[in-house]
Amino acid sequence: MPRVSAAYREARRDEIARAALRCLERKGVHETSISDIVEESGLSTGAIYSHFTSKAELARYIVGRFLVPKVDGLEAQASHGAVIPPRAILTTLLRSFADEGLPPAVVLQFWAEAMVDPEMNAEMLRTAARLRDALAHALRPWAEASGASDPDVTALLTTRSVIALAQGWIAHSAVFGPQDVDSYLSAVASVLEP
Amino acid sequence: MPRVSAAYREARRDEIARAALRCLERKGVHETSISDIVEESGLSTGAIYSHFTSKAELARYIVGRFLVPKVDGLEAQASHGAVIPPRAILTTLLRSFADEGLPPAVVLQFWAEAMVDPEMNAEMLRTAARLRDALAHALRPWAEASGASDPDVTALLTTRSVIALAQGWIAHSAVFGPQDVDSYLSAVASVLEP
DNA sequence: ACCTGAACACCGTTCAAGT
DNA sequence: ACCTGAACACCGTTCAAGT
Repeated sequence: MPRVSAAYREARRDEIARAALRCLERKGVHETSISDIVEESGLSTGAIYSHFTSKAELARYIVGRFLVPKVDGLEAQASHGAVIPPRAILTTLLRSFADEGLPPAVVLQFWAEAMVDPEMNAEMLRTAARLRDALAHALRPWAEASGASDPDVTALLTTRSVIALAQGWIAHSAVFGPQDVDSYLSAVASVLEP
Repeated sequence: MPRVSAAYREARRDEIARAALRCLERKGVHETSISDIVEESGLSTGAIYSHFTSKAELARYIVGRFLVPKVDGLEAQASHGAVIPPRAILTTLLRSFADEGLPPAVVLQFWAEAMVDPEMNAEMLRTAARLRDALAHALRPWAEASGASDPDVTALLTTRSVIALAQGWIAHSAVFGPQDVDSYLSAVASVLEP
């Protein structure tokens, strides 16, 4: 039986997660020790372990909570039937990611974590599925307008490429420094001309 | 003064690196402990530390040695003046990567490492520079044939996008499983149409 | 010079004891 | 129930001693 409300518990988890995230941005995922998070959060080791079963679960919580930036604006436009082509969707996604998402360097480390930790992998795929659904919804009017025989399928298939290109932008930004969204996309588009 | 030849030393380093790589493919970068490598290589802890100053230096050696697949065929064709457009270069790069490069999951973990370890970052950029030069050389005839005012600059700028798209393919393959090169590229190209 | 393996400092996690 | 902090098992690295 909880002595404190579920809301209090969630707030506490968030507090710990935000302290951890500040450490991750400074030091990276596996350079950040529990004692760093203890120091940054002002709590004790045991306190953190009473809210998360492991460092890995804390990392998964951060992914689920902070990886995907809000794409609400996009979904709202789409709900009003606005036709937004894939490239515009991708541009909006990358811009909002640059503003509110996790820093590319941190995302890269979580992807790497997912290569090794099956539960992180599952969390990553869950998060990707959420993003994919949001994008598919936003692409639906465009798929219909372009006369696809099954607009839902077309929208869904297109999201896979949108996500792949977003991953390319994240990896490239992380390794080679911040990339301007527009010039990145046009440079990449010109390479793919047949 | 070395008691053994430089060639012996290099062979020993390679032997250790290959044993380490087998561990990395099985268990991931930071799940692989020195004692795993000790076991896999049949040597002792001290033996490994007499050839590499740290686990991090061993990882950097693996990157420098095994990350970039041979692109010799490409360079040979280009030397004979063959005009190969960017997309064909990218296709060849990804194919040879799928055949001989490090597994995408391992590459992702090295990128992540580079976010945290400045020396790994430097090794990564050195490796990227080598790849970029090879690609620029292969793109040179195409840049000239397409009437660029400065073919060298055009070729070099184009390589950045080729590398970015290759990174996208690697990240997407690592997170979502193996991706067929051709269908990946055409899906991604159709998204970027204006 | 190359190698051995015990010893050391530090990390993630646990757990008896407090409130 | 939530929290404390000492204790534990394990990791990367070092180093005295062997060949």
